[in-house]
Formats: sequence, structure tokens, C-alpha cells
Amino acid sequence: MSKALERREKLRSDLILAAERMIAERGLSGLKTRDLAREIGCANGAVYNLVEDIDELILRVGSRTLLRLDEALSTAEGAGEPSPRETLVRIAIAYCDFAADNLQLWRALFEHRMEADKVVPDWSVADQLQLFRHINKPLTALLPKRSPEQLGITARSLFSAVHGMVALGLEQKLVAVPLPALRKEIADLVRATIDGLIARER
Amino acid sequence: MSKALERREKLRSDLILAAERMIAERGLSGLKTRDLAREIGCANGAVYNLVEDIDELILRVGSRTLLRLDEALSTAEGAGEPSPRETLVRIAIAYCDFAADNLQLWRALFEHRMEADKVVPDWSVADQLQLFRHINKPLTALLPKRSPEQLGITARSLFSAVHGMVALGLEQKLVAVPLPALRKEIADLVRATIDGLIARER
DNA sequence: AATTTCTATTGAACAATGTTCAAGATTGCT
DNA sequence: AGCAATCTTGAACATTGTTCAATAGAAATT
Repeated sequence: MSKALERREKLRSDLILAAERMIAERGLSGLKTRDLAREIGCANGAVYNLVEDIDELILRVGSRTLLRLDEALSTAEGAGEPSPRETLVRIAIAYCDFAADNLQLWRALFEHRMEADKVVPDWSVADQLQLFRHINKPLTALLPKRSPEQLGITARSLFSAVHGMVALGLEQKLVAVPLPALRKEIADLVRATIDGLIARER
Repeated sequence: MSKALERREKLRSDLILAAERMIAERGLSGLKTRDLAREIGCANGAVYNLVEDIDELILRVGSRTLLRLDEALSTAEGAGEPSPRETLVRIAIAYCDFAADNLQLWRALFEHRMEADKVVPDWSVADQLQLFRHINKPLTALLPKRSPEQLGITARSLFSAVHGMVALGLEQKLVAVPLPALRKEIADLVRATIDGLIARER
């Protein structure tokens, strides 16, 4: 590989890391091209040699965040004895903890919205779909009568419900909920929901 | 009241309505001060005589949206015979329908985030808290043993869960879920969750 | 009615920011 | 070394929210 391309790749990698740090520290709206350029040591216009536009940069950072989230959920999945119900609870709690520990980066995943005419690239969509497999496995064990299609839908619903609790719970805008209380609420609601789903199955 | 103040109030009202229309048509990011000024027939700088800044304008529009949402939930609450469980389902579906029918305005409620140093004014917070009373009443009937504090927490959790399903369901980013399917998912999950909560109560 | 004083409105100017592009610097090849 | 291709630069542009000195208009006073 040529010297120029090596440098380019190095800069590109630096750029993504700098953007990640910047979002983590100052939020998605704190991401500025000039600051990025200064931080990685190049002209502000050079950012557009490394990346199509800011949207792509945000998606690249999001990809890294999703990867770390995936690891966190995998860890939660594996730990302890394998009651599928409690596994789901652990996954939900792990999601909550990850969001709390990576608040700004996690928010950036959902705050960012493409302009209407642009499409989210395939590699980014693929990243997102990966997550559901964590929920699918235990859910299949709990609801064996359901078809894969039904299970996919239920998995998405359950994820969305937990996501909503985490999103509004960490908002701190209305009433400040202490994190331990939020974790307990989530665990309770996941258990109740699963129990209800199973009871309905019979 | 003086002629000048009358005109001012009229303009102020026009401004809020124009902003509402603009957000509904082009999203929160499509709200531009110059376009607003042109639409209500005044200089761009005059917007700042009518409103502190754009944040306040967005919150004013949000206040109107919350009011209409409140009405929609009230309607859902009142209809039909009063099984508390089905009332909660109807409220959740009504929330979903309102969000779908007022997509951009509803999104604006949650997309908008204040800068760290500014505080949300009291009148805006009050608007938001009103909503929970719709959920509290039926939930109290279903879970009579719980304390008001516990009920408040559970109400918030249930609302958050439904909100998450609506938010991700209307995102259309991953998999496009048709609206009738989403409504069914929400109804199922609310019923399951309530059943689970009641079973746990015994 | 005329003049003065106070207030409201204006729109030009500013600062911040994403993005582009012609000119200059660097690299890779023979 | 010389030349062509490529990359990098940073000045310039377009868009925005916001401010403010100047102006127009309303209210008060004589």
C-alpha cells in the first residue's frame, strides 16, 4: 500500500476516534468539522477527503457504539445460570447500564436523522439488526409455539419497550429517577411482560 | 389594551401557528427564523420581540401538541364500557394513532433538547406531567394494593414502554412495520404486561 | 395641532458552521 | 530528475440564529 493511502487510512481512523470522543464529551450537536480537523491535524476541508460528509462520520461512530453494545449484551447473556426469563432481564439491565455509561454516544444512535432523500447505507443497517439476535434466542425458548416471524416481531416489541424505559428514564427531564430505581423498574416490567406473554400462549 | 400590544399579541399567535405548520410540514430541523418572519409578515429580527428565542417557540408549539394529545387520550379513555385493562389498551392505541397522525409534531416533543445551561420553564414541565393522569386512574383500579408512589412509577414505566414501541415502530428505519401491525403489537404487549403485573401482585 | 418623548420595528451586520473548489504541494513512475 | 497524477489546503460560500444602532410610529404633553 502506498504511503499516501496509509496516511489517509491513519487519518481516517483518527477522525472517527476524534469524533467519538467529541460526541461522548459534548453530545452530537457538539461535533464540529473545524474542531475535528484541528484535533487530527489537517485542514478543515480535508475532512471531506476522509469521509463523504458528517452523516457518514456519525454513522461510523454509531457502528463502533453498536459493536460495544453488542459485546456488553453478549456478556450479560452468557453470565450465570441459563433461565431464559432471567437472561432476558439481564440483557435489558445490561442495555440500561450501557446507555447510562455511554449516554451521549448511545443518544447519538437515535438522535441522528438522515435528510429525507438520503438512505442509510447497508453496513449501518446490518449493524443494527445484529442486536436482535440476543433477544431472539431466549425468547424462542420461552415461546416455543410461535413462528420465527412472530418471534421476530415480539423481539422487536420487547426491545422497543425496554428502549423506551431507558430513553425516558435517562432523560432526567421530568422527574430524576435514580439509576438503581430505573434498573429495578425495568427488571419488573420485563418479568411481568414475559409472564404475561407466556400465560397468553396457553 | 393599546393598539401596539394588540398587534404584538396577534403577531405572537401567528408566529406560533406558523411554526407549528412549519414543523408539521418540514420537521423540527425545517424551522427557520427567516421563513417564519416572511410568513407572518415582519422582519426576521422581529421574531425576537415576540419570543425569547427559538427554544421557547418550540416549547410553545410543544405545549399545543401536548394539549391535543391530551384530548385524544381523554377521548380514548371515555369510550366504551370501563374495563380498566381495555381502557389502558385504548389509551396506548390512541397514543400510537396520535403519533402517526402528527408524526413531525410528536417527534419534535422528544427530539428537541435544551442546551445544558438552560432550564425547561415550569409551564412546559407542567404540560408534560398532565399526561400521566390518564394512565394513573385505570392502573389504580387494576393494582389497588400499590401505594400512590408505586403507582406513579409503574405508570411512568408503562408509558415509557409504549412510547418506545411507538417511537421505534414509526421510525421505519429498520423494518417498515405497517401501522395496523404496530397497533396490534402494542395492544398485545400492554395486555401481557398488565396481566403480568396483576399476577405478580398476588 | 404641533412637538417632544418613549417604544417598537427594522434589516443590516455578526458569528458559527457545513461544504466546495481552484491553486499549490506531494507522491509515484519511468 | 522530470513529469503526470493525486492529494491537501484554506480561502470562500451559503445558511442560520442572534444582536443592535438607526428609524418609524405611537403616546403624551403643551
